[in-house]
Amino acid sequence: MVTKGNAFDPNCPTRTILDRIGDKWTVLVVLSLRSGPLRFTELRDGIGRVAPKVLTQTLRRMERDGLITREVYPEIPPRVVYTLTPMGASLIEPISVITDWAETHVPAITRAQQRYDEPA
Amino acid sequence: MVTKGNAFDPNCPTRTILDRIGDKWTVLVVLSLRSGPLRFTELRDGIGRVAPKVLTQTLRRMERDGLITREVYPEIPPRVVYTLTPMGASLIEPISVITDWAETHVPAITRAQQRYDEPA
DNA sequence: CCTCGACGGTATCTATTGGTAACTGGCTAC
DNA sequence: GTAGCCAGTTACCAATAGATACCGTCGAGG
Repeated sequence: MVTKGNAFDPNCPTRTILDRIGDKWTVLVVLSLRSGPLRFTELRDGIGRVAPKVLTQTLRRMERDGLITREVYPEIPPRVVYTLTPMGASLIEPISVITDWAETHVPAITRAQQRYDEPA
Repeated sequence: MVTKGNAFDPNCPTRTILDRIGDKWTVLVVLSLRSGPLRFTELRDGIGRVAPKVLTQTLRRMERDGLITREVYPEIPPRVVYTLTPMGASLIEPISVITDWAETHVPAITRAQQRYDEPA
């Protein structure tokens, strides 16, 4: 009943990572940084409507997890640059497997939902 | 700045699917049903502590998405059996790509977190 | 007749999270 | 002087996740 030994353990670290992947913004940050470092506002503008508070939270968590680095240039006006670490970059592959699956199955899922909702 | 044309669109269906993947329980239900259909209580007991309400929500959503089927046998006591659809089963592959990545990088992430938390 | 337990859930409440709107500080340009 | 830029922070609110308790139906046991 267990995948690789611990997927069903509530304290399983793998689950924590799944939470990150599932996090709406983390994935978008990774994809945004694919092609190079970006500043805070560049990320904010590139990703759709994201509240600065939420973006900050996401970035701090990703920095803590070692997925990105945060470099502060104490200039005026301030400049903060976010860069994918090698580990962060290695996430692109798994993410695209998921998004490929998603894009392949979107039509089927939409159809299933319509069938489910119809009788109501 | 866009992955495959729409990953950054808030209404993008791919994002909806990512939310499902990221959902703590959906993944565990898929993995639980890998080896065959299960009843509600079997799922509840197999997956760690999950509130019945939350499990019900998860299962309904997955049924709506066409990932599982729900068969009700109006016996006494009632019997409800959940089964992976082919589409649901096809999720196992992408999921294991993610969990493989996660398990590979758990040590590095843990180390990164410790380094981040230490100075405080 | 009365209670008990199995099953597959609801009902109700609280805690956590996601999100909005407004504000900060230092400096520069108008 | 005041308006704006950057990179956030703070105060606040709404939606969601989750824990706990309860429900109805039925047969078994006393």
